[in-house]
Amino acid sequence: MNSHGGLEPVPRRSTAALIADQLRSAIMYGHLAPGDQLGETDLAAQLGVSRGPLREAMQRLVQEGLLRSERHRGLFVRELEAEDVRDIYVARLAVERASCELVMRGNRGEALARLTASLEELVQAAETGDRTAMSDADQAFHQTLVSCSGNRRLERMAQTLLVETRMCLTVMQDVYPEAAELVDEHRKLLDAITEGDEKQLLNLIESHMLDTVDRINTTGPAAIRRSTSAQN
Amino acid sequence: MNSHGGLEPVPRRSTAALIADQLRSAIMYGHLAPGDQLGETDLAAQLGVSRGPLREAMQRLVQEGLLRSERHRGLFVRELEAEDVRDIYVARLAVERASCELVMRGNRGEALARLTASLEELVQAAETGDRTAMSDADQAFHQTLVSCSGNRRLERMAQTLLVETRMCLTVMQDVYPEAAELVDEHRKLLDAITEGDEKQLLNLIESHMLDTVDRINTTGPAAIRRSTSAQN
Amino acid sequence: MNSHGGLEPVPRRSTAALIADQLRSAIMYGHLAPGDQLGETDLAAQLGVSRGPLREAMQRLVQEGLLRSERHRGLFVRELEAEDVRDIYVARLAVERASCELVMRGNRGEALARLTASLEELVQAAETGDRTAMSDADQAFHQTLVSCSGNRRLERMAQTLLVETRMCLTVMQDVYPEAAELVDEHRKLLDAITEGDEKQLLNLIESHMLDTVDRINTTGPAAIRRSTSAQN
Amino acid sequence: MNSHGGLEPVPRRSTAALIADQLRSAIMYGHLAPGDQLGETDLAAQLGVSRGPLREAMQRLVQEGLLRSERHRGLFVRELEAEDVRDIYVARLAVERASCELVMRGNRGEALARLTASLEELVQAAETGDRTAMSDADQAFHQTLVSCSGNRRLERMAQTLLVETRMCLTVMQDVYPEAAELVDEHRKLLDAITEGDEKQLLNLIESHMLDTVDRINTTGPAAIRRSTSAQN
DNA sequence: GTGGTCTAGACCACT
DNA sequence: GTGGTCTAGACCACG
Repeated sequence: MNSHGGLEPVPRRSTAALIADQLRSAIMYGHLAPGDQLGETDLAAQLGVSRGPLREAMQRLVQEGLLRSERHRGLFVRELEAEDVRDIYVARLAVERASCELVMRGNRGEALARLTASLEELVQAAETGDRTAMSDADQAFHQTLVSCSGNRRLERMAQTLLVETRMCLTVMQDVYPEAAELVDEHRKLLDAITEGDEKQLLNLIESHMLDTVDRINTTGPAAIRRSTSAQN
Repeated sequence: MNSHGGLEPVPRRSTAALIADQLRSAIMYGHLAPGDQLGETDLAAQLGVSRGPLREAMQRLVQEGLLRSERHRGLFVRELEAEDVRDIYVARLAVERASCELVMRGNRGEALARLTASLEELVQAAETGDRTAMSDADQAFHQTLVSCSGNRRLERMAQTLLVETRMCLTVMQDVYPEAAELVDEHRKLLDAITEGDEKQLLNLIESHMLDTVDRINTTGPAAIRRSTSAQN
Repeated sequence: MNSHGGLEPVPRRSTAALIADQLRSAIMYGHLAPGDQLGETDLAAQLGVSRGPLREAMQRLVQEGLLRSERHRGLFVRELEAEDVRDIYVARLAVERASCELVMRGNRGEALARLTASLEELVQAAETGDRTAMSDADQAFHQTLVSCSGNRRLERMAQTLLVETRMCLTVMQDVYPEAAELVDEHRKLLDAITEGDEKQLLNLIESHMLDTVDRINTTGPAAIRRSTSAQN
Repeated sequence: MNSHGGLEPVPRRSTAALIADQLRSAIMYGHLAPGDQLGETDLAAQLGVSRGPLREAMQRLVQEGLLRSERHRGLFVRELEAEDVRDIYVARLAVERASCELVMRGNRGEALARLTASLEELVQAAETGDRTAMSDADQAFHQTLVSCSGNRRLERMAQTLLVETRMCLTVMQDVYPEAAELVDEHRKLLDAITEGDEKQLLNLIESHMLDTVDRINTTGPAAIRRSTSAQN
C-alpha cells in the first residue's frame, strides 16, 4: 500500500495497456459478446481515445486469443465452441496444478494468508447471492493461487484463461454450481494447503477443473476425466 | 463501476497529477515531514520519473500551499504554526458549513447513503483501534460531505485543507479524540442530516471544528469559539 | 511603498510564480478566452521564457482550476458553465462570510481603513465609467476584505475565485450592475462594518453574492437564493 | 504439403501478424538482443512497413512478454534474469506435461509419425554440428509435441515459451548439451510414447526440463528439482 | 504531419 | 555540490 509506506514509483501504464484492460473486462462480463464486431470508430469514441492506441490494444487481445482477426473485415470477439471449453479447462488445470506444486514448496504462509482473504470474499459474495460477485470472487481466488506461485509466466497464462472461463460462464449460466458447493470446493482447496497435503490438493484442483467440463458437456469430456484421474 | 457497466472511457491522468497525488499522500502521512527539503534528484529516482514532471507536480503543491519555495535553495514541506492550525480549522468550517447548507437543500438522499457508508468505515476503523485507519475514515467522511455539496470549488478547497489537517494530527497525535467520541460526533452529524435539522447540523459542524482548535490551543481560540457560536 | 528610498528585500519570486501571474492576468482580462488552447511553444516565445518554467506555471493554474488539461492534447482555458457561475458565487459567499465574521471580531480598525481606501478607488473608477477599472476596484475591495480576515487560506481561495468571477464578467458583460448600484452595495458593506452590525453585514454579503447569480440565471437559482436566505 | 498442386486458401494473415513473426524470429535468433531498444523509425524502414502496423505488432510481443515497454522511452527486448530461466522451464514443464498426457490418451499414432520425423531432423542437425540447426530441431520437436495435444491454448503458450528458451540459449551457449546427449534425450521421449509408458514419459519430460535449469544455475534449483520429483 | 510529453544532458547561479 | 534553467531529441497520440 502507498497509504502508509511512503514514496513509491508512480504506476504509469501505457494507454494501450489501459485500453486492453477495458476491453478484456468488457469481454469478460459479456458486454462485448462472442461474435461481436469491434468497430474501431465507435469504440474509440466510447473509450475517449483515438484509433491508434485502440488498434494496438486490440492486437494485444488478438495475441491473447480473445479476439479473432478477419482481414479487411475487422476484429471480432472470439466464439467458443464446446471443444474450446474443454481446452480451456485442461489448460487451466495444467497451469494451476503447476502453481499448486510451487505454492506447496514455496512460501506457503503468504499463500495461506492471501487465499484465506480471497475465500472470505467468496463467502461474502455467496451470502449476497450476487452471481457476478461470486464469479468475481471465484476468479480472484484462482488468480491469487497462481500469483502465489511466483511464476510470472504462469500468471500471464492464467489471466487469459480466466477471462475465457468467464466468457463460458456468461454464456451458459446454468452450469455454474450452487453457492454452497462453490464455497465448499474452494474451502477444501484451502484446507489441503493448510494441511500441507500436496497429493490431496492436486486431486482437488483436478476435480475442480474437470467437474466443470463434465457439467458442461457430458459426452466425451467424461472420458478425459476418467483417464486423467487415472494418472495419480 | 466498470465491472458491470460495460465500456467506459479510460481514465488517463497526467503524470504530474499522479506525482502530485503521491507527494500529497506522503505529506499527509508524515513520510515527508514539515520542514523537509524535497531533493528533486532523489525524489525523481524514488518515484521513477524524471525531473521535469516532478517539478511540475511540486509547483502544483506550491500553489496549494503544501510546499514552500525558497529560490535557489529548493522546495520544503510547509511548517505549520499554531496560527496555521487555527486558520485551517476556521477555513474548514467555512467550507463545510457551506457544504452542509447545500446538502440540506440538495439531494439529501444521496448524501445520507454515502455518509452512512462513510460512518460505517469509521466505526470499523474505531473497532480495530488503528489510528491511521481512523484518521483515514474521518477524512473520508468530511470529503464525502463536501463532495455531496456538488460544488467542485468547495471540494478542491477541502482537499487541501484536509491534507493540512492530517499534517496537524500527525505532528500532535495526543489531541486526537478517543475512538468512541470520534464516532459519536460523526454519528450526530449524520443524525442531524437524517432529521433535516439544519440549524442543529450547523451547530454541530461548528463545534466539531472549533473543539479541535480548543483542544490544540487553549488560549485565544476560546474567544473565537465563543463569538462564533454567538452568531446563531 | 518602495519609492521613498528605504532598501527593501528584492521580491525574488520564482520564475514559475511570475509566469503564473502573467497567465492569470491574461485569463482574467479575457486576453486568453475560455476554451483557448495554450500552445506552449508560442506562449514561451511571447513571454520570453523557455518551456520548462512555462509548463510549471501552467501546472499551477491547472491546480487552481483555471486551466484544464487534456492528455496529449494540451492545456485549455477552463470554460465556465452556468453551473460553474453558481458554484463560484456560493464558494465566494462561504469565504467572504467567514472573512466578515473574522473581521468583525478582529482588528476592525485596520479593516475600516483599508476598505475605505478601496471604496474610494471604486468611486473614482465609477466616475470615469471605465468598466475594467470598476471591475478592478470591485475585485480589490473583496480581496482586501478577505485579506483583513488575516486567514491566509481564505485569501488563497479568494484569489482564484475572484479571477473566476472576472472570467464570468468578461463573458457576460451585460449582467454587471450599474456604476451607482455597484458603489452603493459596497458602501453599505462598509457601513455595516463601521457600525459593527455583524448580522446586517452577513445579510448584505449574502445578497451581494446571490443577487449576481440571480441576475445571470433567473431560473432555478432563485430557489437557491430563497432557501439560503432562510438560514438567518 | 502444398507442393502437390492442390489449390489451398492463401494464408492471408494480417500485416501485424507477419511483422510480429519477423520480430519474434529476430529476437529468437539474437538478432535483437535482450536490452536492445526497438526504434520504430529504423525498424519500419528495415522491414519496409509503416509505423502503424509495426506498432501493432510490437504490442503483440509486449503482450507475450518478449518486449518491455517503458513509457515515453520506447520498447526494449526483455532481459532474462536467472529467475526467469527457472520460471520459463517450470512453465514449459506444466505445458508439456499436460501435452504428454493428452498425447498418450489421444491420437498417439499421429504423434508418433510427426515426432519421429522431428527426431530425424534433430539427428541430421546433430551430424552437421550446426548449433543453430540443432536448436531449431529441438524447438520444432517440442512444438510438435504440444501441437499433437490438439489443445490450441497449450500451443499458444508453448510458442512464447520456446522463443524465450531460445533467448536463454543464445545468451548462455555453454549450457547447451552435447549433440549426442540432446539426441538421446529426445529419442527416449519418443520411445516412451511408442511404448505407451505414460509414467515414464512424464518422468523424462520433467528431467528434460529441470536438468537444464540445474545446468544453468547449480545452486538452489537443485532443491526445486528434488522436491518436484517427489510428486510422482 | 503536428504538437504534447517526457527524458537526458548541459550550463549557470547560489550555498 | 545542489538546485534552477534551458536545449535537444525521442516517443506518443491526435487529426
